Amino acid sequence: MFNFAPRNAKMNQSAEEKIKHAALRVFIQKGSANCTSREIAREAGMNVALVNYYFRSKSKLFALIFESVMQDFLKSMVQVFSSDLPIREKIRILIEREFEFLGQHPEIPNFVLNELARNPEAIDGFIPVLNMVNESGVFDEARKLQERGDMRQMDIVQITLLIMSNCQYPFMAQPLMKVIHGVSNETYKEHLTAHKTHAVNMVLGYLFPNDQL
Amino acid sequence: MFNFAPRNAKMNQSAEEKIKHAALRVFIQKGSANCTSREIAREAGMNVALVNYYFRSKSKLFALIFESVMQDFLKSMVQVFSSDLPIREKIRILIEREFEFLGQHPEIPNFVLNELARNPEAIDGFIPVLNMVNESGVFDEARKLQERGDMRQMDIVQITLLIMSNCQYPFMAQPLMKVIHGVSNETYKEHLTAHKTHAVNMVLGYLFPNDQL
DNA sequence: ACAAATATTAAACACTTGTTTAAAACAGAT
DNA sequence: ATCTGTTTTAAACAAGTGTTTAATATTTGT
Repeated sequence: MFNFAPRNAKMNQSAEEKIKHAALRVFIQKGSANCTSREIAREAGMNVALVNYYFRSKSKLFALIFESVMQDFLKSMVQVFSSDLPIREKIRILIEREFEFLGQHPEIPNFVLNELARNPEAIDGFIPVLNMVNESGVFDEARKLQERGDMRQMDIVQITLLIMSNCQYPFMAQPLMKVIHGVSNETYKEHLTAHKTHAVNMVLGYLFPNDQL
Repeated sequence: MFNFAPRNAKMNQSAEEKIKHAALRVFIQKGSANCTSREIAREAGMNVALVNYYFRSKSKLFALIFESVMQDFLKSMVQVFSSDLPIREKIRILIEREFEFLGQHPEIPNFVLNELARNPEAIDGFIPVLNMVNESGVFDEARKLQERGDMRQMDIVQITLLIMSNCQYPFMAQPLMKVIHGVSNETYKEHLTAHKTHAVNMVLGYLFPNDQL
């Protein structure tokens, strides 16, 4: 996950790699605008000038990082739907993988949605990933299933929304929920694993209303 | 909505008011960290120094704005649950109001969740609103209903998540969905109104599995 | 070992940041 | 008109911003 390939391979980790990893951490935690080049350099244990030596500018570095995050963000969705499992299994596995991924990277949905909403340039570093999704045929297949009457009739956009809402929001809302309900980190994590089951059952139950319980 | 009371009432709108409204717009659009005092002043058509003359500091101004946004953000939830409608109606009306509110303020969920995740000080300006929620007895009542076996047994935290996920995420994800599915602003708005019905039916169907269709 | 290429550094650049200051414009009361 | 307190402004402040430069260290090929 987030495994940048080394270009000038040294024994351990090249400076370029260190900066990329530091940038990933800092950008995700603070956002593209609310962090400094010096902060990234410090996190990587290097000089500020090196950041621009390897990546030309802060915005170029950000575009690089953002694209790789988007890759991971959408990868599992594409992978699962490109498989040849029956549709119900696809959705179940998709949701379960999403919960697993977000359990390890809970800040990513907020990072992505926030950048897309507030930093229009972020969309540039996003176009390549866009093709990945389209070329996967994910949506075409869902449409086919609907034509066979196998699934509740609703627009693909809204099916996407249904799934992603119930996967991503619980992780995005963690700080809000913790303070509203006054729960600790640990108990919220337990709520999240329990919520996975609810998400699967509710979404499947709604998309396939004719299934027996 | 977001109606700041004037303190030194002039004929039109006092400078203090103008700054508050400008700050509201700028903070919500850019976030607390990614905007400048001068930007707020310019948006209000006033001098930079006036911002600090009335509000002491940028962070004090932000705390003020953030608290008022949180008020509106949670108000409808508290209002609906404080009423004496049957539980199903409460949830239905809550979701519908939420969609209506977010239709007019679609940037607010992203604003709130992002600040809570990245700006720890934001929580300070949040505590008063917290009491509002607790004192409303919202959660106590939900628990009572569950004890009567009226509702699917699941933790209040997860019921909250279920409802808020399906209301807020569709608005937060608008930029992502637009670029993934290549739809325009107008068609996405249509998707949102259609999604309201799905959210109501899905959530009610899952929380009350014994209801007839 | 030496020279060329690459990597790294400290320092500087011009610019923006939040905040303060001191002076000016304005209001209302006498 | 004069005084009084309030509101508004332009200018300045130190600190921090992204980026560049020119010098130094390190690696690489011979």
